[in-house]
Amino acid sequence: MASGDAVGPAGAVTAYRNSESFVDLCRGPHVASTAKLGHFTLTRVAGAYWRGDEHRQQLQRIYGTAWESAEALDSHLHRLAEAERRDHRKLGAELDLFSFPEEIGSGLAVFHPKGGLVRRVMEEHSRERHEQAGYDFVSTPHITKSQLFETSGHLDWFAEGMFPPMELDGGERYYLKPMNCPFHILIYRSRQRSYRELPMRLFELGTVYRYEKSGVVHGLTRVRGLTMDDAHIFCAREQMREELTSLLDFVLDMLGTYGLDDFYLELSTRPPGKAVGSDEEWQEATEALRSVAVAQSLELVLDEGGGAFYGPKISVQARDAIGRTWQMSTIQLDFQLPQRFGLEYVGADNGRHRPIMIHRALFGSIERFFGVLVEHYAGAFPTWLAPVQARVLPVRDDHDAPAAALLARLRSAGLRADSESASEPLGARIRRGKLEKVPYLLVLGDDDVASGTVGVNVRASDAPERGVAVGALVERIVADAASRAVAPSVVSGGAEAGHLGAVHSDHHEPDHHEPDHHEPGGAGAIGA
RNA sequence: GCCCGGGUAGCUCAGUGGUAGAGCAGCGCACUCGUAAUGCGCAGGUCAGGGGUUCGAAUCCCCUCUCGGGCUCCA
Repeated sequence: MASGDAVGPAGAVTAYRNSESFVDLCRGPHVASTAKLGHFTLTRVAGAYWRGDEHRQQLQRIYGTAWESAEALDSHLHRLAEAERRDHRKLGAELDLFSFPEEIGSGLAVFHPKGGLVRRVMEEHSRERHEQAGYDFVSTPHITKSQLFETSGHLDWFAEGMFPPMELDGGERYYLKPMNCPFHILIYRSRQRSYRELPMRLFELGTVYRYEKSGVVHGLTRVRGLTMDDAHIFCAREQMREELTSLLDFVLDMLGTYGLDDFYLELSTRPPGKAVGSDEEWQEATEALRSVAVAQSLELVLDEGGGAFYGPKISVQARDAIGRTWQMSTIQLDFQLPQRFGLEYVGADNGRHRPIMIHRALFGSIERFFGVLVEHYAGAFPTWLAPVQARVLPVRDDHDAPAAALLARLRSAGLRADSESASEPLGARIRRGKLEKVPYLLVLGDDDVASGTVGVNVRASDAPERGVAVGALVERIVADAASRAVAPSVVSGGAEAGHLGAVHSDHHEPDHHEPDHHEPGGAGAIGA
């Protein structure tokens, strides 16, 4: 921004008037005239609520972006184009991963075989990790009588996020579940519990349905039917901090497996007027979360009033390969639901005590996490997640038999492989494989049949390797998959190995300049 | 939910009142090829759905669904 021409300092709120009838406050900086903007372009128009309140009138807001030089503007536009190229909705269709059939309804995704495969690998990995971390696996139904959500308070506090009930013969109302917690609570309460059983960690890949307002559904990141990698930890108050600490480590380690390792934490506090429980309880819970978060020595941002109706939460925000942040995991501390459901355990003192609950989801929802991964990887899944890990391409039809043998060998090594016969020129098949982002394309011709080798074209490279021994190759791909490396390793020539490629983050969002009127509290990140 | 803009073949898009088009993908045939597009042919559409205006509607009007950009809300 051409700072010399700015009327007010950035960050300070200033008042300005455009005419008799219009006065506004803005965080600025401002310029005296759009003529002083220099290098700018308009990007979009959209409605915005007056003072950010959905009950007020809307204004037409015009968005644009202005930069100090043509080069800076250009590189900004380039980043926008890069984000568009990674859009998971576009890649989801191109790579045949998932779709949203209109016949089913808005915000309800179906996963196609390739997307389903990736999802299954993610889920299996998640189950494995949870099993190691001492979780017990449970399973619960998708609908329930209304009474359960009356007891939990959901119908008082969360009703607008729920699908309307269905009414059965006797007038009994059943609801689709928007959350799994009350079900897990009933499992806890199914018999008397001892302090020896705590912490009790109940895990479920639980599918829930939320009635999202029609304007907010967005690809996989905001849907109406979602599966959470959800768990509820029941523990004694004394165990709370230790449990939260190990939980946070678990979360960050898990996200790291997916190549997400740049985080900050957000602490969401009591929502005014929309919460149950006493101030003291909220204070204690919030303080517990804060101290655990601070101990992680990660950046901590305050989200005033952003908690759930039953308790405060920490959410883990991760920055992806091009520097955008996404809300991933949430950890919520809850003193309320154990009270509402009258949960107890018998302590070492033979007395009855009330456990506390931790609600937590690591992926958040599988759907959202999947969508974020598609964008993070730009569709190029690491070998361990790739729907097709290796593809065999015989040069001519008479290489079909050795190609079939190679395919069988890859599969018996536990790899997901396929082959494509020579009905098209090799170049065309290589191209298709690259577009499908298959990590290893294996070419088999005369030389290879003669010497038991294969030509290897690694996704990240444009310099193919020739004459690679089959045994070594199989081992290499197996090792790559087992390591869960973010990108397949390239042995020689071509691009560098082991990272995502040319894109890295040097940019954070708030780079819109708004020639139009707006005011603080409207758009953008207000955070501490 | 609100403001604005869209919905034409599986995908990307042309077609502004007068007989629905292209490229890619798909299918068939030929080609047998060493690392990012082989050639020829065929098939494919209630122009999102419904109503209206008109001699005549993909095209103009209304309603509904749905998608996108934002707002408000959220995993």
